Amino acid sequence: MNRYVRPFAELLAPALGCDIETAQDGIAPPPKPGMGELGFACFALAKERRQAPPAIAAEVAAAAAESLSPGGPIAAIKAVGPYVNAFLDAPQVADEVVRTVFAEGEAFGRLDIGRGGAVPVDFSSPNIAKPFGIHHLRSTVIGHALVGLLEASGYRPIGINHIGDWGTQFGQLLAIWQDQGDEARLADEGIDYLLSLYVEFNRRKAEQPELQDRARACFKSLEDGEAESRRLWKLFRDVSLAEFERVYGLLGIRFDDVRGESFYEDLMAPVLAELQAGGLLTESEEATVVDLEEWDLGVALVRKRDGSTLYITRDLAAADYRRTTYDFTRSLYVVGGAQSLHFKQMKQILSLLGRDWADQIEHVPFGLMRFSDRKMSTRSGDIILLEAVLEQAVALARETILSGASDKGRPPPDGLDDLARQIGVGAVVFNDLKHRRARDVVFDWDEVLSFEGSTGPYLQYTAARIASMSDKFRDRFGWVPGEQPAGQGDDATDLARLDRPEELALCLALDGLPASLERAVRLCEPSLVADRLLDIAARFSTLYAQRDWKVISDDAATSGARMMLALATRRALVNGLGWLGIEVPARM
RNA sequence: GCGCCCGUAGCUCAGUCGGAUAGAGCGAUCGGUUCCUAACCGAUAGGUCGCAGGUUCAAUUCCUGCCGGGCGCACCA
Repeated sequence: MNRYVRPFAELLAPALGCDIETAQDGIAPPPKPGMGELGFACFALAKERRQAPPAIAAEVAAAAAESLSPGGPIAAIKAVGPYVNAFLDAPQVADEVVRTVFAEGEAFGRLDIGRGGAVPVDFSSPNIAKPFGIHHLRSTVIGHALVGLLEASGYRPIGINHIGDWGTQFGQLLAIWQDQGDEARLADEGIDYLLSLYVEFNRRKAEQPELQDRARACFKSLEDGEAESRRLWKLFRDVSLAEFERVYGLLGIRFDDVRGESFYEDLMAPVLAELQAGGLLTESEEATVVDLEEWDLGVALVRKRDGSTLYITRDLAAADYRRTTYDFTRSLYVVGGAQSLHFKQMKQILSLLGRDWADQIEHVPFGLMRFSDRKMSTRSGDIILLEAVLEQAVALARETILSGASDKGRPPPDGLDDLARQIGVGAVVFNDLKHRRARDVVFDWDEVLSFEGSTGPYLQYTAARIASMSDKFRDRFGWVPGEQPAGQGDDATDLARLDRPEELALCLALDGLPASLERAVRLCEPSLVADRLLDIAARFSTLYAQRDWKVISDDAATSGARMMLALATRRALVNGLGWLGIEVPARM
C-alpha cells in the first residue's frame, strides 16, 4: 500500500501479540479524512480476549503509542472506535516521498520483480486481408501496455505480433479471387478491396454452399505450395502489412517479433508426430483430434479431414518455438475471452506432451467490443476502422487546441500536428486501458472522443500545467528543482512546508505507484495503474484549485517545496503514462 | 444442455487479502477565473451493490442456487 504500513505493523505486533505479517495484513486505510492514514480492526480479537473491540483498540493503541519514537513519520497512534489508527506527519511524509521521487527520477516507480525474465507477449495479431477494426484496439492497446508494465517491473518483455496470415480465410479469399479478382484494384484500393472481397464471399456463401468447399480446397492448395496460390497469398500479405504499419505508427507501437502463422508451417509436422507417438491422436469423423474429455475440455481438432491444419496446431508449434527461442518465465497471450477454451486445450495438450512449462502460459482475456445493439462483424463489413477512430480523435484534439488558443488570443502552438496526435491518440488509448479488461465494452463515439473527466487528456493536461508552472518558477526564482547541484536548490528546500492534509494525501498517492505497478503486472491489469494515475492527478488538481495554495508566491521557501511536490506529481504521471504507452506533451 | 466472463447511482465505471457512513467521471442543478493553463475545481440531487440462502463478530467482497446479459462448446481464427 505505502511505505508506512510496515513500520505501523512493527509497532502493532508486540501490542497485539502477533507477528508482523499478521498485523500488516490487517492494515487498511480508513474511509474518511480525519481518521488517520492507516487503520487496524480489532474485531477478530474480541472473542479470545473476551473484551469489546473498542476496549481492545484503546489498549493496543496505548501500548503501541508507548513505543512510538517521537519525531518520526508516524505522529500518533490512537483508538478510533474499534480501530487502531496511525496518524502520519505530513511534513515528514512529504520530505521522504518527494525526495524519493526526485532521487529516482525516470526510475521512480520501477521494480525489479521480473529479475530479467523473458516474457513473450502475444498481442494485436490481426488477420491479414481484413482491415484493422476498432475491436482490434483492445488486444493492441492492452498488450502494448503490458509490455511497458513488464519492462518497468524488471522483466524482459518481447512484443509478438502473431499475424493471422494462414488458414481457411485465405482459401476464401483465393476462392472469390478466382471469380472476380482484380490486381489493379488491389494495388489501388489496398486492404479495403480485400475486405470487400471477404464480405462478398460471405454474402455469396449463403447462396452457394459449395463455395466454402472450394475455399477449403484453395487453402489446401496454398498449404501444398501451389505457385499461383502462394503468389497471391504473398501479395495479400504485403498489402495488409503495409497498412497495419500506419496504425501502429499512429499508436507508437513496434513489435520485437512479427511472425505470421505461416512461419510455423514446417514446425507443425514434428508436433503432430510427437502427438502421434504419444498416442494422443484419435481419428474422429475422418479428422484428427486430441481427446480432452477427461479434463472436461472436449476434443481439440488438430488436423482436418483433408489433411490441412488449424489454429491450435499452429499455436502448439508456436508455443514450442517461443520456449526454445526465448526461454520465457511467463508467456502471455492477449486474446479475447471468447478463446478461453482454445487456450485451456492448448495448455492441456502441451502438458500431456510433457512440457513442464505449460503452466507458465497465461491467457490474458478481455471482453469484446460491440455496438450497443449488435455484434461487430467483419464478415458483413459492419465494423469501424481503428484508423478512422484515431483520425477523428486527432481532428477533434486539433479543434480543441485551436479554439483554446483563440479564446486566449494566442496563435496556434508550434508543433500543432504532433500535439493533436498525442492528445487524440492518448484519449482513445487511455479510454480503453482505464477499464478492467474483463468487461465487454460498447463502442460509443462520445466516450471515445471525450477529453474531460477521467481521460487521457486530463492526465496529459495536469502534467502540462505543471511543466508550465515550472517555467514560471524558473523565471521568478532563477532555478528549478531537479536541475540543481548538490547542496543547493532541491537539497536546501524545506519540504516540511508541505503540511496540509491534501498534500499528505497526494504524497501517499505518489508513494503507492509502485504497489499499483506490482499488482498490474501480477494480474495483467493495466487499469490498476491507470486508476492510480487518475487518483494522483485528481489530488493534485484539488490542491491546485485552492485559492490559497499557490506554488509561485513571495514566500520562496514554500514556493520551492510546492514546486517540488508538483514536479514529483508530473514525474509520476509521465512515468506511469509512459508504461501504458501514452505520450505526454510538454505543453497543451 | 454444459462451461467461462459480466451484473454497483439515469449513463460509463472504481471499490485491495471480508472491516468504519459504498466512491469517481459523465449527464442534471447551483457555484467558482482582476491571481501559477477552466481539457480544471467545489457543492447538491441520485444506491434494496441482480435475487435468495449460507459461512462469519463483520459480506458489494467468500460459498451455493436462481435470474438477466455476453461469449464459447470439431474441420473458422
